[in-house]
Amino acid sequence: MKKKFTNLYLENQLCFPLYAASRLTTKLYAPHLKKLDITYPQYLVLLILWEHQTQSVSEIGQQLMLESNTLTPLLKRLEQKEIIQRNRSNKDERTVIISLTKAGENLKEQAAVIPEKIMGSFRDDNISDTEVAAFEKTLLSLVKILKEKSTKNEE
Amino acid sequence: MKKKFTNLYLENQLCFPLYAASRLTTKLYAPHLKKLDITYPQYLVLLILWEHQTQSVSEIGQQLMLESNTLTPLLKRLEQKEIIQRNRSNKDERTVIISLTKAGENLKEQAAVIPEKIMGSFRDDNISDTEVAAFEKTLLSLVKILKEKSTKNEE
DNA sequence: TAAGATTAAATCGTGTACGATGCAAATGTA
DNA sequence: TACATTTGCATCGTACACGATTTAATCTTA
Repeated sequence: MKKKFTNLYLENQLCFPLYAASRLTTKLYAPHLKKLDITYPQYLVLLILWEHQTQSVSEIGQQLMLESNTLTPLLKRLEQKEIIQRNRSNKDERTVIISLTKAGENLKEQAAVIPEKIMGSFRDDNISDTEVAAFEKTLLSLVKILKEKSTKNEE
Repeated sequence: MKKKFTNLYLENQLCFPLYAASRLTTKLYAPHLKKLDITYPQYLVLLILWEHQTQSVSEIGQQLMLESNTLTPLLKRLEQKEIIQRNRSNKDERTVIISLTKAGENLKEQAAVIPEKIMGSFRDDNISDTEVAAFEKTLLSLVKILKEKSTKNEE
């Protein structure tokens, strides 16, 4: 006899392991980020700026899938720490251009060791780089699917 | 010549796809949960209660990896909606026992269709159930690893 | 070119997360 | 049995997320 509500178990849904894995990963990064005095979402913003130097709020938003309601306060906090600058564009006064300060640039050197430290911690637990890479690959294809789904729903 | 900062790209880290996938999944569930007037973390708590009827705050916390600082306010909101009850244990006055109200029990019937709806939406996008199950499996093993890592760090 | 639509950020309100701390009940131990 | 320690929950402060709305600048188009 088939149980009626088996689907309603925590483990039997996609949502919970993602939720848990995301939070656990954030905690894995936290001690490293604390040394730079930044949070995890702030780190993600900086990853973009270290790669592109200058980006508008909405360009950052597209990459992180966040909107100004989340980004504006976050960016203001980074500005207060003097890690970034916020300037209105001359061409289009609506656009706010985010750029790194000298201090923000310098953080890149310190941050460069973080990915290696994370990978190293997996190696300590006998998880191979190959295995981690496989996780990454799986996750990226899942994100791709979910992203397509969500843009589809907006239409 | 090897680039020095390649590791610092958004896509080259485990963290971002997890963060993104988790948020996108929450959004996938949101319209269904809105009909029940509950949030995603509230839904996770209810999954536990539908399975176990009665649980202490800390028992719920163990399963969701959350502590009272997050759960207490969340549970109070569920109490206000008259979906759950909060009662001090007789045996141990420190413990707060969470139980479902009649309304909370009844929500289970409405929630039962959600997992099926989610799976169906993947099928609509030509993602097979097998594929989704594979994601789930990968994620569960990742969570297992991350969980072990985090408990290890606490010692 | 003036009125209406669109766009980019900002603002507001609600609900998590989470480190740190507080507090009372329960437990361990000399 | 006193008293220190531990445990279970609550509280506080900070920082996201995100739906909804607002504001100002830009674009469209009649």
